[in-house]
Amino acid sequence: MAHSLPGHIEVDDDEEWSRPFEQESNKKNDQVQRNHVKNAKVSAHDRTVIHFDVDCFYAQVEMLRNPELRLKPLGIQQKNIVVTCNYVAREYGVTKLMYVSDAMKKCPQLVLVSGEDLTNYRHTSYQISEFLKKYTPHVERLGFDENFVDVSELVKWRQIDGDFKPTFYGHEFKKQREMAASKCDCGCEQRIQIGSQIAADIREALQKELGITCCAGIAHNKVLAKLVAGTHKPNQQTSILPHLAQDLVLSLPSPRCIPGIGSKMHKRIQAQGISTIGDLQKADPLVLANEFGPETAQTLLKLSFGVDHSPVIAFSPPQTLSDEDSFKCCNSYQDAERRIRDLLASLMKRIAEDGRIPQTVRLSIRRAGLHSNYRESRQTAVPGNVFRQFHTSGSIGTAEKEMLPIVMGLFKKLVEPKKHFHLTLINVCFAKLVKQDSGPLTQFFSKHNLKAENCDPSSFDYCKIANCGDERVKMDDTHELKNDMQEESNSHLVNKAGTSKSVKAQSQLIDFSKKIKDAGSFFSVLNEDKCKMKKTVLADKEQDSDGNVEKSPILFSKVQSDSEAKPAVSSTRQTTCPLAPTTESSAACFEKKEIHFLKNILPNDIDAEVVMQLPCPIQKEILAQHGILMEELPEGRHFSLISNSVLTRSQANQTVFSTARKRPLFSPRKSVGSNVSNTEKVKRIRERESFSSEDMPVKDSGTHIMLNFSEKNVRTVESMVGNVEIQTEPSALKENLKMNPSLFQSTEVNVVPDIVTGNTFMSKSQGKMLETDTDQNVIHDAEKEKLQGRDLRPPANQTQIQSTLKRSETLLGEETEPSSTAHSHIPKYEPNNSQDIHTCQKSFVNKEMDPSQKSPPASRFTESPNCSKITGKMSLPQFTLKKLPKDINPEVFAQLPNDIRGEIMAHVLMGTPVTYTTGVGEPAFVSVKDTKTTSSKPPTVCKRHNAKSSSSQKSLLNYFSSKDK
DNA sequence: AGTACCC
DNA sequence: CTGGGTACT
Ligand SMILES: Nc1ncnc2c1ncn2[C@H]1C[C@H](O)[C@@H](COP(=O)(O)OP(=O)(O)OP(=O)(O)O)O1
Repeated sequence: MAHSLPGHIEVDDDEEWSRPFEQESNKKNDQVQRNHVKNAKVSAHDRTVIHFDVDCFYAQVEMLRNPELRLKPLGIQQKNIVVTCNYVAREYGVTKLMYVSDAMKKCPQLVLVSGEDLTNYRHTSYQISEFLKKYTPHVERLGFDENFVDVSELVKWRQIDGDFKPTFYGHEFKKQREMAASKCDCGCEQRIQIGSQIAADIREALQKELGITCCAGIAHNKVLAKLVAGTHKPNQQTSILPHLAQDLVLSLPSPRCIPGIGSKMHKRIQAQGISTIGDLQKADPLVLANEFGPETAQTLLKLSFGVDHSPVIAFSPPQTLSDEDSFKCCNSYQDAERRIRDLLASLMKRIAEDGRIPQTVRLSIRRAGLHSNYRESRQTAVPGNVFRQFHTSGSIGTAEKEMLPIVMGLFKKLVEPKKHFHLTLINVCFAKLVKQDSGPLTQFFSKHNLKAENCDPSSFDYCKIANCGDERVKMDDTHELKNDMQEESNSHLVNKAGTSKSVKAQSQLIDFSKKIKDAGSFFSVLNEDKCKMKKTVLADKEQDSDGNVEKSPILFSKVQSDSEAKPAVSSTRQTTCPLAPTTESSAACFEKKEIHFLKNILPNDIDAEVVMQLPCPIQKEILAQHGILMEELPEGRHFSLISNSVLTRSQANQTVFSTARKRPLFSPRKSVGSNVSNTEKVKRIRERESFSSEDMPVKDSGTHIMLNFSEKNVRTVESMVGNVEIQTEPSALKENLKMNPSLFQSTEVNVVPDIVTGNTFMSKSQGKMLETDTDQNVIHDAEKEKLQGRDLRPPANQTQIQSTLKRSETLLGEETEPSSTAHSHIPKYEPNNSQDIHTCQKSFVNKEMDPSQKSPPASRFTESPNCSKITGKMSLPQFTLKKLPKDINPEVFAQLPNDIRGEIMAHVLMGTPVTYTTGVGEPAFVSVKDTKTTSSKPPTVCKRHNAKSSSSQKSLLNYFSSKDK
């Protein structure tokens, strides 16, 4: 069914995508295998990924420890909140992250168990991950209770062995739309079916061996696996076929439901008039690129379609160990020291078990009254002698005593003990954890080696990072685009004429990718080298191996359980079978096949079983002599065929890909406007300004707080938000493009017409189309505005800080003004009227919980219409807003340096009045004024929300889809 | 060092 | 909210 889509991309014939493993169970037929290798094309659906999500994890751990709790409603308590609860409690309406008071109202019999100490949960969490690792090393942890497992190789094994049935185990995600896309016949259906059987086997074994129940989602990529896992809870599993990706994704109530789109990004896309995933899919890629940068834009779009090439990255020991404690109030040095001592003691025990030593300590604090995300930290190197004999001599106490003054030193950098302070959290973190035996020399050489590899593309082995099949045949960019395309095509094509709007939307995504890539900026020169390298390696393998290499996707690694490397052979015999009592474990099966494989390769006088137990470099050498290219992994314990190597965190961070990714396509902020970031400005201000200790609070007889600033400090505040400039031109985007041609310097696209026509195409809500396919002519209000050249920028951009030298009555009064126009808002700091979306992510299909009856705390399930008017910097927690005296403008308050705000709040909370005097000049007040009425500045383009706001696009790029190429 | 993101 | 983690800038 060769078809072409309106994105200039032709999709390959299905035959080329299929991989008929089932025809080739006879391993001895080398010729067939060679042909197979040559003809192998890997579809975009080649992987099989399972997402495991443990049911109410903490509660399960507690119920395992005390089975009597099973029948009772159980809540896990951390301070004031019930972080999670068992399903008995959920019957009563208790939910995750609920206040204890609310939970007790819902369920007076609720049994509460403290879950503040995570030790047991952490332990069980690693038990689970290690258990999964017995099946395959491709296990990625996400939090304590979730694991992604790439079972592609296990699937292939079952295909080779004919060990599967053509059915789904557990639930199969059903189409949600009348006009469903047609099934893909690349073979993914069988792979997902097998994946569902593997998931069922693993879940059964997990319950048997560890007593843990969980949910699983089976899909061809991580996002879909995760999303589909939540459709049936608890203790159930769901599979989704690639062609139903749209059905799944469009059934989500909000873009916030997509992992990777967090609260900040959600607000930003909301500010673009995007409120559903359908909206996001249809958003103009160029507008998104302008707003978020091309990489983030593309990631957003891909995720919105359920497209995700990010690999499963094998977990390794944690990079940091931290302990924290939160509390209502810590305001004395002695109290702080006591708390820090407790945290350190706990950390020392943990680091002792870990076996590594920290080279860095970090202390973080949270001051009262500031938003909950807010933290300040200081870190320092740990002197080498502190931990020198730590693990050998067991001198934990000594090291602990030495650590305390170091951390208290950090504390003094954060808090001046003599001044008022009010902390609500302290966190101590050990970082830069290194193995004890790795002295400076070892470290130097290991770093040196890594750097050398990074810098020399010719020495880089492309296949090293290609842990999954779908990477292998991507010989060029075009092919990759086809893969992207293919993934969506099935889900979009209602019929072959491809008349649906979603096809158009989809073609835009492709178009967008193509525009960027055509310009030669998407892939670096390194990537070209990488592609050549890959071809070479494949060619070599065809010549050098006898075909088994390519044909059998052997995971050629020693099996390990726990953290201890077991001899592979004995493990084969001793491992209890996690899959089925009557047969061997998959892991054991691997070893058998590996030995069998080795026997075929090696001459008779070499004992394969002995080779299995040799150190990795020796194995590598022996096999190299017999034409098998092996790859040694960093840990030095696994080795595997190049095509099946495990992607570890360190590898993922060192790949050519990530090098390419880290190099920005363009740096808009550098090319236009100020080079100084907001953060940097604040820093500079704090360094040079007069918020010195002499300016600190003086008790005053007044009954309320007054803020008296010198003129200088007024300017300070102004400069902190001063880069928010005013846009009064009709079309911000158009002007942006004119003024920032460098944004698109490499794309050679006439952007303005594209924007217009793009919007014209995308005029219908996806959701509406799904239900009725009528209403074709509806144009969203937001889109109308776009077409009319109306301003779509967040209203906050249009505010400007104005200083006055006398007390202004408008300090608080502005918000009464009816800000009816699209311009000139004063942000209102009202409590968010959280508006429930009538379903929530993990139970949007499941009916057990009735989301409409509860108001979860601000999360991906809630929307706050007012929030889009408030930038991240400016938002204050409700707590602060309530406590803040009336005559302090929250707007201004929000702009103050952290330590100043912290001190003010400390006084507010203690009820001590305070006046700030800066010595000279009249008291100055700062107010926020309507742009139109107060600003005489000429209109300029708003730069703050450009794609260049690089500081604000952090995580989307590193979550799903970041390392996807 | 701070700020995104995940649970 | 709590008590952890990750990554990027
Ligand atoms: N900010 C947070 N967001 C989400 N989870 C958090 C947060 N802070 C702590 N947690 C903990 C509490 C929960 O036990 C756990 C959430 O895991 P999650 O998979 O969402 O639910 P759960 O495993 O408790 O129940 P279930 O998956 O059955 O609904 O992580």
